[in-house]
Amino acid sequence: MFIEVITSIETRKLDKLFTYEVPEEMKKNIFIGQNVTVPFGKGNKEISAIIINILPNEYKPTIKIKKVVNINPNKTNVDINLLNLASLVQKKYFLPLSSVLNLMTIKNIEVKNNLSNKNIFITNKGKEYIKSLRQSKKKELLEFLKEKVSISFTELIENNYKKPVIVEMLNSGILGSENKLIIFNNINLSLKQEEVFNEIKKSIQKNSTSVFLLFGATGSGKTEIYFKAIQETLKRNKQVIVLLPEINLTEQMISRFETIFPNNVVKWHSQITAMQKKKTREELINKEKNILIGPRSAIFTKMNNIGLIIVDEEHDSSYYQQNFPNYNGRDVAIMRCETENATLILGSATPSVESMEMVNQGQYELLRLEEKYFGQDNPIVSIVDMREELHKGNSTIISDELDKGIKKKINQGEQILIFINRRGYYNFLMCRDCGNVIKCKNCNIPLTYHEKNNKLICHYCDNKINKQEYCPDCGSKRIRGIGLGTEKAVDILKKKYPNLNVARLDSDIKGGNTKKKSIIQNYKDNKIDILVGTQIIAKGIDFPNVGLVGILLGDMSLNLPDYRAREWTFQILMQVIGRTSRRDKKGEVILQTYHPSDIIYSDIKNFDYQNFYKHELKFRKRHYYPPFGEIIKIQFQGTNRDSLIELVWNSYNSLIEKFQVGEIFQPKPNRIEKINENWRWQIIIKSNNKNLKKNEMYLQEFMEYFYKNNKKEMVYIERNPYGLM
DNA sequence: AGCACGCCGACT
DNA sequence: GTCGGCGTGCTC
Repeated sequence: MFIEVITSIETRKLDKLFTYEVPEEMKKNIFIGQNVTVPFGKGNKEISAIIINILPNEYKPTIKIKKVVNINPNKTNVDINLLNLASLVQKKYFLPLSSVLNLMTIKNIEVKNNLSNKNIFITNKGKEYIKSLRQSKKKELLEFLKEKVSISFTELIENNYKKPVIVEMLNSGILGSENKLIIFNNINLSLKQEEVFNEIKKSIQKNSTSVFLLFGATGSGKTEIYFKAIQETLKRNKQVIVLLPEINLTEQMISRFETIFPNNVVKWHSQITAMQKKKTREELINKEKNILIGPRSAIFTKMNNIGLIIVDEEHDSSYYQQNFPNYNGRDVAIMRCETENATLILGSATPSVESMEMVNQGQYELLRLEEKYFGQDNPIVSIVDMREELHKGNSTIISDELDKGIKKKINQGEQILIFINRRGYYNFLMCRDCGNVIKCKNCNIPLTYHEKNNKLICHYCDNKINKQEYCPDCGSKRIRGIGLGTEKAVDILKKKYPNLNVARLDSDIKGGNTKKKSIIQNYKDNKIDILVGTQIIAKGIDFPNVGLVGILLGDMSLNLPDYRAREWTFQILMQVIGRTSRRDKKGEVILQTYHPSDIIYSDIKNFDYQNFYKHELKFRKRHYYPPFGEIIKIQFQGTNRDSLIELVWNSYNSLIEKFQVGEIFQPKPNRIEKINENWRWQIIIKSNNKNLKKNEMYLQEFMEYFYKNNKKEMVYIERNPYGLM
């Protein structure tokens, strides 16, 4: 018996099938997807490999064949569905099959065997034991438990009983623990939620692949829909994968799921022992645990029988893996649903432009949860024209209106949140008088200022123009870069409001999570009047007493050199705005910008999502940006600069014959040309959807040709990468 | 990726 | 004379 395998070594040169012979005694355990150990290379080093084919009995080897050493029942196998998925992912992202298979087989899962899902009760032995105790905290705890049938561990901790004491008594048999009961009916849905859930339920019952875009603001009840959909899936004896953005994978989030589904949740993690990994994998495969929660990489986990996949905050950029092997977890989730006939829920308060277009095309079904942002409760958003401020003689970063707003809200006993989008670390030049930012005439992407040659450069097509002395729109000489960060803003605010407590929250805060948590707690406790922050303050955290949100540079991210710049700006500003206006009080937002006439601001002010998507899709369509086309980056790397450049240009010259005019841009060095002895150059391709299939084929051929003829240089292909540099 | 084979410089 | 530099080539 002969089989063909893919080794676990992630190299393009080895990304092909190798044939091995199966010893007689192993034959009965051979199937496609099995993980085996084989001798490899001159030293017959034992490596693991995945069986891809079983060769027909007639097969006669023509080359020397080695024998399989072992079958690895302890390592993850893949099944046919996963193998199909691997092949789809490999083709879509131009990856070696081995690296995709490794995503599926090498993983770290953590199961929480902690007490938080348990109920604690007092045993008969414990009841006897009480009598021997004098009055103490311990006795108090036991008396307390004697009154109840059982009580959840978490509640005990909340009542200030200490964990070590409880653990000790559990070990000595004075206390006992039991799993919390699975209560399937404790989720009450509103009428609207019920309506939405029924659509999803139908799909889960049909076992058919359907994709739902669940569109609902924070607090509109998406999570309850997730819970109900998970229950429905579990009832049908199927399993669930929940993908969360990295930032949302917090203990609180996990424990919300654990409370509803005790002892059924497995969390994806990065640091964990091999034993635990093995155990957890088995639990998923044997259906002892049926819900997997994790970041993008969790989408590749082998499960027994998937019925539902949930991608929360589907627009989030953390679903894209920026380093090799590049892939988008949201898009892989779609492929996985297809290979497993599962239902997919993409949830978001600000869906991606791509997903919205899929709804328009009838590929996804839109489910809309009302109503916070569509009714009367919207915060009042004022757009402040910073050019106007300058003309009035106020050259600071705080507009008069923001100043008044801060004073008013502080007097009313409310708190202020100041947001700065620091994603704008690129140098762009803006006219301070009219707000004009010079864009590339081909790509309609803001040009980036490069100081060393004093030029404005397009990061897509490499179009270069000289730095202008005067604004081409209004003739003003006040063209300059805008630089402002959280720290500077805090200094300015402290000086301006010496009596107020101003604090900062961003990813640069030293002291890690504890420090950040304490800042958040202090703000919640009203010990901080003004909190200045970046993205962190926009996502997830609930601040009940925020009366005013100030957005200092509402246009910073608008000028990033990326086709998604407008989408990001809209999403992040909508999220920040959502930090105010909680139920009883009407919140206020002051949004400062140099481009007040940009349509994006009226869409934000009016909460007009429809109009935003309409305009954005028009722009994307006109320039063949996703979802109407794709940006593909061919990344070259090598240790010798001259030979790399020669190779890049040779590659370009051979590719140029294949691509349509305007699709392939000239080679250029990366923004940081050299990293760790590696020189980096790139070629950008912009492909219309119509030509995409054909172009993918050319690129596939190019990859094969490249690796046949080059030993030292490397080439990677990325689809719609973030931040072209 | 790793490992062996192979053909040239300064060392016990 | 030999130890070892890393260039080149192969891995069922």
